[in-house]
Amino acid sequence: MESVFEIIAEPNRRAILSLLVSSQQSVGEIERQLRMPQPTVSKHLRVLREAGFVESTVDAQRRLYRLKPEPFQEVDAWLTPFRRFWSTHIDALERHLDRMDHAGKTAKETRRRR
Amino acid sequence: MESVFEIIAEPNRRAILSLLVSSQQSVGEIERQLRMPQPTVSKHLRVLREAGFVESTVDAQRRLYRLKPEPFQEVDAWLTPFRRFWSTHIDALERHLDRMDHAGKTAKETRRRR
DNA sequence: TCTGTGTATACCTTGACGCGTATATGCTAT
DNA sequence: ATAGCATATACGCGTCAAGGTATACACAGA
Repeated sequence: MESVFEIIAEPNRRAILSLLVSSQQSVGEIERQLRMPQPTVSKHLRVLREAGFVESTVDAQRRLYRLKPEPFQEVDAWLTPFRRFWSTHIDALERHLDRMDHAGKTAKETRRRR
Repeated sequence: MESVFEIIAEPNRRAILSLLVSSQQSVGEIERQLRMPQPTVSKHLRVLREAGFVESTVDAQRRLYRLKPEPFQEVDAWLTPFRRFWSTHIDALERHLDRMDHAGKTAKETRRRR
């Protein structure tokens, strides 16, 4: 389990991460919402913790897990060179569509450049 | 091999994708640059092609592979909710640092919001 | 201290995937 | 037609990670 990419390759782990976006959750809450056996949840949380995706604090018998940003930023950084590439593709597509129906009013302004 | 995340979990595949950012490449060129046995390259390219990361055109006996944007955009879309989360964290960190050394001159302007 | 609740870990089994080797397919040029 | 290069596929093997079940650990309340 070397890279952040292997971590997020697992669907259950992505489900856990998505849950934690809204707020921190205890193991039991994750278990119930995802209908996943408790050992499975704990094991995935261990992997996520060791990879830096989450951290936990103790609240009596419960452990509250919350997200940590760094690994996500790493994924984002990996995308950077490809982003440059695909935005030029989209630009070309848009120019094409602009020529097709020359309404000239596309969603260009919503696009983010660079 | 369901999701795009499983595809990019493999280091050699990421290496191939990185190579293709600069320009399209033949199997042999990839093989040589990455010092990877040819069947390995072909097999990874097959996976990448079936997942929509690349497409190929025939050039005599060679096949030229190039990137396709859609799967990358899918990864980017997955990041979106987490991006919202981590940017608030970074803002908090910056405010903290601003208070520490009150030089007031941080890299705020280079940050991208929302 | 005993009981219950919440969470972590151990052990085993299974299946998937990546690799290497060998071979097949396809195209080119002579 | 044949030889040679470029690429794809088939097969067997080893590894590793995910799941299930059982159990251990930790803390709280009576």
